Amino acid sequence: MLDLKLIRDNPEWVESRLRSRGKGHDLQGIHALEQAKRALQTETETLQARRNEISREIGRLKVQQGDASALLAEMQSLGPRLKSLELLLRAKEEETLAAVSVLPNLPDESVPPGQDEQGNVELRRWPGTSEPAPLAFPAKNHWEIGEQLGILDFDAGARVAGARFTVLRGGGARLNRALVNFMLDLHAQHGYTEVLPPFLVNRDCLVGTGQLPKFEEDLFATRDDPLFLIPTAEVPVTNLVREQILEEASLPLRMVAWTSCFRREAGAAGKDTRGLIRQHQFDKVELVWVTRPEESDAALEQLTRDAERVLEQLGLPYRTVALCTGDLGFSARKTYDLEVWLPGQGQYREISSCSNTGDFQARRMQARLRRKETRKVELVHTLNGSGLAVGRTLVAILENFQCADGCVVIPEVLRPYMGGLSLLEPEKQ
RNA sequence: GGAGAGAUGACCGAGUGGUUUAAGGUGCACGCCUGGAAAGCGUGUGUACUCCAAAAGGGUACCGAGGGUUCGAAUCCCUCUCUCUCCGCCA
Repeated sequence: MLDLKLIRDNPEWVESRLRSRGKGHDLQGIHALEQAKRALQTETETLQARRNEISREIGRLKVQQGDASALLAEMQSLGPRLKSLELLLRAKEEETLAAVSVLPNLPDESVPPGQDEQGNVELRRWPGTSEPAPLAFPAKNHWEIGEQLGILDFDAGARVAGARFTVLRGGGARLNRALVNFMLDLHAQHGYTEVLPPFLVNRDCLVGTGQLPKFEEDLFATRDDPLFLIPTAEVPVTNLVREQILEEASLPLRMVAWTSCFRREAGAAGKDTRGLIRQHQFDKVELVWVTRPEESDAALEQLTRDAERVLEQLGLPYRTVALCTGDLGFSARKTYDLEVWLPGQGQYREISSCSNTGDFQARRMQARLRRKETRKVELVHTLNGSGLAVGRTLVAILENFQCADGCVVIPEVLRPYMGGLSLLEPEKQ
């Protein structure tokens, strides 16, 4: 959520930053709402002060056996007036909050301007600066490889749950688990604390991180309880600090969590319909930082490096892209995407998205820190990034390390997690 | 799922309708005392919003959440959430 005071004091600047995302926003309306709210608040609080004064006085008179009838009479008229004012005030507050909570975060000044993904800026590539050399044979798509190996069963997924669900079998299931364990161990080595959060969350959490109220159609909801399946571990893990006041000395918090993620992909009809790229359910290892405001910029660089390192250890070619203003997610102030090279598709595909949300989520969550020196309270900054999306990593391994005979070489670092296995081979029927 | 007990400030804990603008204690901060420390004594000690040009200083709300009763609610009534204990069921 944006700071109402910032909108009040610097409306032109806020408006121009919002416009850089590609869409105008009605700050006039919010300003009017907020002003009306404050007028109501002043009036209400004046009456409340009077009410409290009268009540105190009546109490005093009662004790002294005095006559309180005049005060009681005043209360007769004041009471109903106050009640209706309080209702109006609350309605206006809710209206203001509703209007502000659908505004996206302001892009950081360092974010490249642009309309859509065309405007994104490539920052670096690994291992070299050129596109990876093509394989010595025609590269297959991961779904072909996976089906031939007998490790990806799309039909079974559809039978059990529907389109965009897949069953992993044998070495595929094990590879998925190996990736999760490898990533968790790597990040733990780099100082992250492992967290296993709930996979279902309440509405407040989703409002806190920004998925609600705007993007409810992207979420799976439960029927009999007010709970949603998490679209990312970012939601439960970031919300660990909701309504908390953290001691400055305890920051930064750095957490890593494996979860399955559940997305309805409502707006993605027709996109990536084959294969594992876009599923309703997938595993992801997520990195979350909670920092002091002045250190979040540096934290984003570090977090992104921590994600890049996973790809490097696996030997997967990738590039790092700075999202432009028009391509930023709702809560993000600045985002780096990591895109892995997929030979089967002949293109880079997103495998990680690392964002600094500044105080945007913190304000929604009321997550704060207490300064050591001044004992003052202020909002923390929150960051999150995939480290990495496990399903897409599995795709990248199949496509990058495929052999002409249909086998797939398992990256060295994963072999300890695969019982020493170094090669996935087609099932002998 | 059933029965019972709870939820009060950083923490413990008093408070069953009006001098409670939340007692008292612990902790923390500062000061006094001391050669230094401890003890002792004193002072202070939440969050959010808002008023004021700003500062100083006010005001309002918040005793798990939401409703209700009342001139007035931490306190009485209703609903819900969570915690604990016992029982049942269960990975």
